[in-house]
Amino acid sequence: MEIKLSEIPLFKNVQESDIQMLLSGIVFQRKTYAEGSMVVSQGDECNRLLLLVEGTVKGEMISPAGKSLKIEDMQAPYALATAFLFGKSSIFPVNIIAVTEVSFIIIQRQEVIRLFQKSEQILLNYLSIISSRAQFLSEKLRFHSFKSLKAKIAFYLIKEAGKDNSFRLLQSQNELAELFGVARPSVGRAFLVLQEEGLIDIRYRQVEILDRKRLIEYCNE
Amino acid sequence: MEIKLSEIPLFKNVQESDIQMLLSGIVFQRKTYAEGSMVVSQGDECNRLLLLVEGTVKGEMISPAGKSLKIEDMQAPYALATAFLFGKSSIFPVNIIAVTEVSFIIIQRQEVIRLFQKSEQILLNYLSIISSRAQFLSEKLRFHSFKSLKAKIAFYLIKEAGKDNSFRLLQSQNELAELFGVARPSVGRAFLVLQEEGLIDIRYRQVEILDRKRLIEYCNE
DNA sequence: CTTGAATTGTCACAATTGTTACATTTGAAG
DNA sequence: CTTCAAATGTAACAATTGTGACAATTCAAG
Repeated sequence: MEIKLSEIPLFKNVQESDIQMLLSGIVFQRKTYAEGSMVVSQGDECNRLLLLVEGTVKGEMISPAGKSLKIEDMQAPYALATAFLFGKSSIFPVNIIAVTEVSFIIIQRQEVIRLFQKSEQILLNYLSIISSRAQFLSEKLRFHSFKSLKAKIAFYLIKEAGKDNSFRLLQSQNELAELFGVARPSVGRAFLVLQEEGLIDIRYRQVEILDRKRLIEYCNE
Repeated sequence: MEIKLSEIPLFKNVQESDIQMLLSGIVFQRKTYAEGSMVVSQGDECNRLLLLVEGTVKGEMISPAGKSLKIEDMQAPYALATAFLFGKSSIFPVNIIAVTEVSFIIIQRQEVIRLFQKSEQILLNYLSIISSRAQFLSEKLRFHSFKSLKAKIAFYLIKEAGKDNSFRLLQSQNELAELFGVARPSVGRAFLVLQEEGLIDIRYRQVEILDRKRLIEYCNE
């Protein structure tokens, strides 16, 4: 079932009738791919915006020997490879493969720019999409800059706590393990160590920060 | 020494005279900060573009206890926090502190948009800056998605090798260690293991890929 | 062709994290 | 208030990575 255009983030806060009008003023293409087909090949030039309006695709890196590495799944509505349309490198780094039957709206770069000129809202939406992605990546990467798992967790706890010293964890240990890039029991163990050292008290998801100062120092270890 | 405006990435490929004309048509501000002063506080709303035109600043996370974590250094010419001007979160996540005496051109968000409307080139430059940053972050993050250091290195080697089986490393082990987020001897050790297993031959920076297929399989371990 | 700083190879031991497994507790649904 | 699946606590052992140290090699400058 194809989604409504106004549900696509790029067209957020634009009325359906306006979207139709805007689209009628530019050149674009609708295209459908069968399940399993390759939408984009690694190495292709990214000179068009791909709006996934129906279905699910996956990104894969492909190697000369034919083995593939799955990178991520994306499902409609989604704007593909937004960072490659205007970035320094305009080469798709991955293959995009249709997991289900999928359909796209495809707009050439020059026409995307025309769309920006016609609608400030669409420009702002595009800026928001790509900015939010950069924020997301940046936030994720920050955790990897800490030396030890305990440091990551100390940082996380301080960030989550805000000004309070007592709060409940919003994410499960499984989710935290994925965020930090470690195994689940390691997360629990790190919590335990911080508790043994008297920095926090944790009982299931209820956390008390006992020694905020030392917890902060832990971030640098 | 203040740099020329045309050296600022945002004004790339715009003639100096045109820049002057464009700037005269919008509201903006020049501001100078003394060494050590705080340019932006963590938690401030990011509703303006900060173009660093002279000097160096650092980003720091500050904690309630007063201890700080250095995040990164930035030197002129640099556009600060581009991802926060149009992203979902518009709160500065860090303090920005002047390392030297610094000077900025400050443009409110609404005026930045007007600048985009007046100059397609500037819009493209902004899109390029933020897109390239997302690409950079994405590329860096990819390495953290591998389970082991050997997998990261296998992936790196395949990417660097391209179609050839023989090549020279372009980066030192120190640089690689930083890229992968590990200690330097660990990099050497991982190379050694891959060599002992007969996947590669490495002698200082000269690498031969002996078994590309198994090397690729290593990426999934 | 020297020379010396930078890079790389290597080692032993410490510390951290992964793996597997299972018991316990929680919290939502009935 | 039960019940049960999901989440958490915990343990033992394996595997990986960090640390610090030093020798060997490379490479660029003279």
